[in-house]
Amino acid sequence: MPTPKKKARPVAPLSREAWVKAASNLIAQEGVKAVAVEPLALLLGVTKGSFYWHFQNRDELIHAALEAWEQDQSADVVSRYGGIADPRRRLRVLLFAAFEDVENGKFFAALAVSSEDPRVQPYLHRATERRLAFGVEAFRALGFLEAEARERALFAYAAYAGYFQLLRTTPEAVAAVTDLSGYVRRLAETLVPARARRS
Amino acid sequence: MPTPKKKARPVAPLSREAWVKAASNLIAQEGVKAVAVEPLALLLGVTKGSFYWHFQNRDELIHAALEAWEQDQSADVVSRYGGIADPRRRLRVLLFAAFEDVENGKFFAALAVSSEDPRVQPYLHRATERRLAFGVEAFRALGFLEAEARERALFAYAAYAGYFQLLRTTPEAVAAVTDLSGYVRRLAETLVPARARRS
DNA sequence: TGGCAACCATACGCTTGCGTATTGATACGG
DNA sequence: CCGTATCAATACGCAAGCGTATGGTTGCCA
Repeated sequence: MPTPKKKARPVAPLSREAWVKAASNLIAQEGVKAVAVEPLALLLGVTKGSFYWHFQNRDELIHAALEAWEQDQSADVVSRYGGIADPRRRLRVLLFAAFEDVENGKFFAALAVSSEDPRVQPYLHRATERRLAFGVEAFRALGFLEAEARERALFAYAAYAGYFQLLRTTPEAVAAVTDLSGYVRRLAETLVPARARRS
Repeated sequence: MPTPKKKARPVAPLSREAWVKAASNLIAQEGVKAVAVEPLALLLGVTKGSFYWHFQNRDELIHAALEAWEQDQSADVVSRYGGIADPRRRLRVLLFAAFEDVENGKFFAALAVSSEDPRVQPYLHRATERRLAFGVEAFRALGFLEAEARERALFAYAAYAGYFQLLRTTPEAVAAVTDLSGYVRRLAETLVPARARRS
């Protein structure tokens, strides 16, 4: 018997990141309101005492989780797809990549669930603005006027948001469509003309 | 001074329907979780005592509100658009009507927000199933095979759901697109071919 | 005018969750 | 070996909400 003490620590001491990660999972599954300190502590096998050592309060944890997501976002989108010169190809690659990143899509849908929460609104707004602006610019580069570029970008974004909303709320309905790539291909072909054109 | 009593009743006694309506509004704005008895009573100018006279408990109110919505749904969709014989026209009319019914769209988006709630899931599932089935059948009538009909129906439904989700979470982004009918027209033209075809 | 039914107020107990305070337990450097 | 920093348990006070119990007020009707 090495250390037959009264109550062994949960193996390893908990890091701040562990709390943030657990909170992110909870947000992705049940929204921000589900991030409650005591249940979360129970889930992690500790008590509130631990939490309030790592964080000032519940808000700090929530912001940390949202912040982490936003960091990923910016890193991905801007750097990865901004480099593709041809706007036609840039859009297609972005569309396919967006639908393939299921994790991110689900988290986004979860944020939409908590859109009333004043804490998430800034993050949601920034993400939407960034993504839409990215799309608008690409469509403008394809030769569309501002108005039509906006419309097409919104269309694409709505298709994206709607897909992951449905995947969240009624996965069975989505599962009936076996070929996701066909779905995305249709979206791309609708919005991105095969040849350049001017309006 | 007709009736200068101590404390006038809120003019008229509250009907059960008044509670349901207020609850529906709350759901549409802040989701099911926001339907709390005491705040709602405060809003209506009465106290809990009134509520628990009209309803067994909170669940009964929530179900009543969801039930009312489902009734409207079934009535509208099936009867109004089922009568149009030409599937091409049926689909186009349905699409335009769906996007124009902002109230219903907002309520649907609000239900998606509360999709984790076991109370709303059945209603959400039934609505989705009904609508998708309606779309699939119309596309099949246009000559598409089952698989492609499903894909197109899902596409249309996702565009619908996504649009109202964005309208809910980030209305500014949607407001930038002034011409909604262009959006819907594009959707219709993408999905509904001008002429019949076989696959 | 007495009584009953509809409608509502008040007061209470219970649970969940936040945040604080205080006190342990462990590890590690001097 | 001791002290300090790190991490966690326990106990407490507080607020919001649900649901119950009980009593009060109004209107109508016999």
